[in-house]
Formats: sequence, structure tokens, C-alpha cells
Amino acid sequence: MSKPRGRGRPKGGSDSRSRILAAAVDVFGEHGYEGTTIREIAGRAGVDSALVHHYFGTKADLFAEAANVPLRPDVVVPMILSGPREEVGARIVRYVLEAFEDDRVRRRGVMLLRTAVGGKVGTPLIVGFLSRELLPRVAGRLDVPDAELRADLVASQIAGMLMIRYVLGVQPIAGASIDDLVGRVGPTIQRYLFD
Amino acid sequence: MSKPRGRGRPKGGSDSRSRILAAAVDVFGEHGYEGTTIREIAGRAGVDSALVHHYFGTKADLFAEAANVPLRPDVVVPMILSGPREEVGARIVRYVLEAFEDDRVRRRGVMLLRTAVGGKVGTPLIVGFLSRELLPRVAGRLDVPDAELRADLVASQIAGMLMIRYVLGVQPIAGASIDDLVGRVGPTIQRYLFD
DNA sequence: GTCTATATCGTGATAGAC
DNA sequence: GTCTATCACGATATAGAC
Repeated sequence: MSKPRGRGRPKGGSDSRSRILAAAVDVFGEHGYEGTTIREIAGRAGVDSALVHHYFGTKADLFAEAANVPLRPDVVVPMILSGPREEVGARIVRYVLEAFEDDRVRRRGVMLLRTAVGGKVGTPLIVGFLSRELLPRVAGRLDVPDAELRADLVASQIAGMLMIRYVLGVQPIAGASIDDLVGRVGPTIQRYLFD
Repeated sequence: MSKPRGRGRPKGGSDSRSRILAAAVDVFGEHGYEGTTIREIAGRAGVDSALVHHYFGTKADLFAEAANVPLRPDVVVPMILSGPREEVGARIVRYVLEAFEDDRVRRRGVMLLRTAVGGKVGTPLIVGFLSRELLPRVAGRLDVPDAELRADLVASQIAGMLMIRYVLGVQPIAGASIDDLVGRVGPTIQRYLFD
């Protein structure tokens, strides 16, 4: 009768845990780390605030769980950087924008961008991700001088575009089509990487 | 004996008010709006927390005062956009980076970037500034199609560069020279504006 | 002009009933 | 597994002494 559960939850129960986690991603993304309260997360998930602690422990623990996106730069970067070199810039922009079309990705992405810049909790997280996980992997696959600087410049343009489009929502970038942005921003990325 | 005061403070007194304001800019910039406490601002200014309220009222009032940078896009934008068209991109990048060399500007800038993205207090402020004050002024002086989108693209790259360099401090952009960044990013701006 | 003392509220977190 | 009740703390903000 009850729909079959995949491997995961041991006994019986409900889906409160996943609802709490989804609500946490949303609220952290809207108000940043300091600005969100356990009570609001609980309210949006339709549960009691105590249940949040019961499942996730402290607020910092919950944030770590919510921020733990299985981003796999070790698999994504090689995938994008291989293929015709002339279109790498366009492929990067398109990949990021299409990923953000998915609700789940966009919510987590906005949360990360907001909290990354907001204060001492998220900043080390994203700085570490950029400078240890992502940028070296990109730079390592570039056979050009100043590879690290080039990768960093790419990150700066991608980050700025995501900020304007998804976090701040400033028009007309916020309402532009993916093709349009690929056409405008793609050549920038291409130039940073290879010119 | 006491050094002469310019026009400004009426009677006698101290410089507590300006020290509080400077401390507020710093602390808001470090922890975002929600993350900063009146007590920390007071402590860093070397005064009591009650004095902060005495001068500035509520925390939101103090933030508004601290964020009230006399940015004058109405005078800066025409100044930069006039002059040889071929170097506009480089001039924009150089102007921004050189402005951020000044401690005062950089602190206020970092504060605005942090709080702008952090939550509901700063976001409307910067969105309004961008979409009402800055971008239309830039777009209005461009005699090219899609002027608004071009101005927005410029903003996205400038914002991303400032984020990486000053807010997150990710290397190597954080340690790059102004000339280096002008040479790399200037052509991007130029392309967004005129190509 | 400055600080002490305090009122009031909302937070994260816990213990324990059901 | 879920919620009620509550604790301990720190926050903003105010009243008033000096």
C-alpha cells in the first residue's frame, strides 16, 4: 500500500526529515545563515522546532548538511573541458545556466551564493571549494600560461552572472534566455581561457 | 589648543559619533547585517552600546546611515564614458579598482557587497541603486542596441571581480596588480559595451 | 555627552511526556 | 516519531543617573 521505499530509512516513519532539509535550503537561501531561525525552518516544513534539533543537532550542523551539495567537479570539469576547444566558453556558460534551471540546483546554488558572501560561516566553505576543488582542476587541464589566473577570471564572471540573475534578480539579465547569455558571456570565458 | 573643527558639529563634544559610524561600516562589512551586534560596534568604537542608540536610533537606522555612501553615478558615469571610446572598458575597470584602493571606499564597498547579497535588508538597497541609479545612466549614454543588457553584463563582470578580489579574497585575483586586471577584464567590458 | 541598569523579547537548545 | 514546556542566554532598546 505504502509506496516502496528505496534503501534509506530504516523502519517506519514519515518524510519530515527531508521536508526539514528542503525548507532549510530555502530559508538559508533567503535570509543567509545568521538571518534564519530554526523556528522558521520548522514552520515552513510543518513540524515543531524541536524536531529539527532532534534530526540534525545544532543549527551549524543543519547548515552543513544543507550545504553539502554533491557537486562533483572531479567529474564535471573534465567532461566540459574536453570536446572542441573553440566552444569551451559557450559550454561552460550553458552548463551552469541549464543546471540552474532545475529547482533543486537553483535553490541550493542561491543558498550557497548568499551564505558564501554573508559572513564567517559560509565564506570559508565556498572559498575552500573554489581554491581547492574547482579552480585547480580547471587550471590543471589548461595548457596555457597563467592558468590559475585564467580560471579565477572565469569564476569571477560566472559568479557575477549568477549573482545578478538569480540572487539579485536584476533585469534584463534575470529575464534573458539561456541562448542569449551563452552568446554574450561565452566569448568572454573563451577569451579568459585561451587568449 | 584643540584642533579647529570644520563646519559640522554644533557645540562641544567628542568624536564618538564618527568613530561609531566607522566601526559600523567595518562590522557590517565583516558579518553582514544580521550577524552584527550593536555591542560589537560599540566595543570597537570604544563606547557604550547605549550611546549608539542615542546617536543613531535603531540598528536599521544605523545601517541606512552607514550604507549611505555618496556615490554619485550622475557625475562619475559621464566622466568615464566620455573620452576615447576604444578605452572605455579599461577606464571603467581601472576607475573601480583604484577607488577600492582607498580604505574608506573599500570598506564601504565590501560592506555593500556583503549585505547586498546577504538578505532582505541590503538587497533592495543595491538592487534599487543598480536598476534605478546606475544602469539606466550607463545605458542612456550608449548608442548601441540592447543598451540595458550590455550595461547589466558589465555590472555582472565588475561585481564578480569585486566579489572574488575583495569579499572572498580568492587568489590569484586577490593579489593581482591593477594593471594586470585592467588588461584582462578591460577587453571584456569593451566587448559587452560595443561589440 | 556618557554610561549604568534594566525591561522585553526572541533565539538555540534540552528534557521529557505521549 | 512528534510535540509541549521550559531553560539559559544574548539581543535591541529605553529610562534615567551623573
